[in-house]
Amino acid sequence: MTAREAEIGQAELEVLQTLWEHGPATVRDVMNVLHERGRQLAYTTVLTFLTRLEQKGCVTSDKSGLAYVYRPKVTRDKVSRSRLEAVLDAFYDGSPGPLVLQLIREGKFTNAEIAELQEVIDGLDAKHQRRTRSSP
Amino acid sequence: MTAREAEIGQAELEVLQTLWEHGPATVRDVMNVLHERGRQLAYTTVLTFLTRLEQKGCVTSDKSGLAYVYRPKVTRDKVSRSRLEAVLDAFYDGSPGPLVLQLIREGKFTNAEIAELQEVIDGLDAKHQRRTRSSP
DNA sequence: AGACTGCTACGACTGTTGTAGTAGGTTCGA
DNA sequence: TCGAACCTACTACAACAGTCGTAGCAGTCT
Repeated sequence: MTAREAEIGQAELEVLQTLWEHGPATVRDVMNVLHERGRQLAYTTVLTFLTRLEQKGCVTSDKSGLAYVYRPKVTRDKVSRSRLEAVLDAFYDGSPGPLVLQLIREGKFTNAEIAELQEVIDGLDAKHQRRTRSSP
Repeated sequence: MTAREAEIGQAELEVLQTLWEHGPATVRDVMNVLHERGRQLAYTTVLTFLTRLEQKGCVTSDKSGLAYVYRPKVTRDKVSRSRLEAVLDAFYDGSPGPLVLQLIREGKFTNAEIAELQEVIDGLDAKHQRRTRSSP
């Protein structure tokens, strides 16, 4: 595939997250954000992660001013999807049904979310076929 | 830290999975199962994984007969939960709502699952409080 | 020009994961 | 009783992840 999916490490991911959240940034920018979050990392450590992420095809860099500016090349969505799929494959037989059911049964949903769920499911239901109206 | 929750690796997980699926087993048992699945690993490799899993507190062993019998000490549920939570924390702000919505929107659910979803959600709804509906 | 300051390249070290070989003990069948 | 078969303990090693330090270059301030 296009991007080297050679596993983004935990710490590397944190760096990538700050790019997703704050847009293009220099090494120092990223470091500052991490520091604000209480994540103390040396400048060179952040640099290493960004370099490695670039090697893996997850970010690009361009030198417009004094320092290189890094920007994400893979979307957060893409990565979250593949992470989720890994869990799904390993523990839920690859299908989201049981997972969703489990999550819902455990509660922890706000009323707003429940309402939205109902809405979305009703939509699905209608699209698939009418359950309530009998005609198998 | 006390309990070394030091991350179960991918390959280690495969071994743990066979214990969850097939119950207590010796090194050879596990190896055979893996071989049947097309996963060729040396006997000693499997042994290494089981030993490491034991060090991490994920399995226990007891020598009843000729060889040690290993059995899982952590439940599949526990591990799947913590894996899922990691994804949730990293990508969905720790709350399952958006994840579930996304999964549902993407479809890939059978009619049976949809029906079950509706049921479960109706239950939730009732338990929480009456939003729009007024009587069951 | 000299002293600073900030940036990148490169290397280094530690711990973990994936994978396996070897050495030496135990058991069982002939 | 002897050897084949099997078992565990220990060691090894490459790749990768996490973490920095140092050295050298480029622009800036005075």
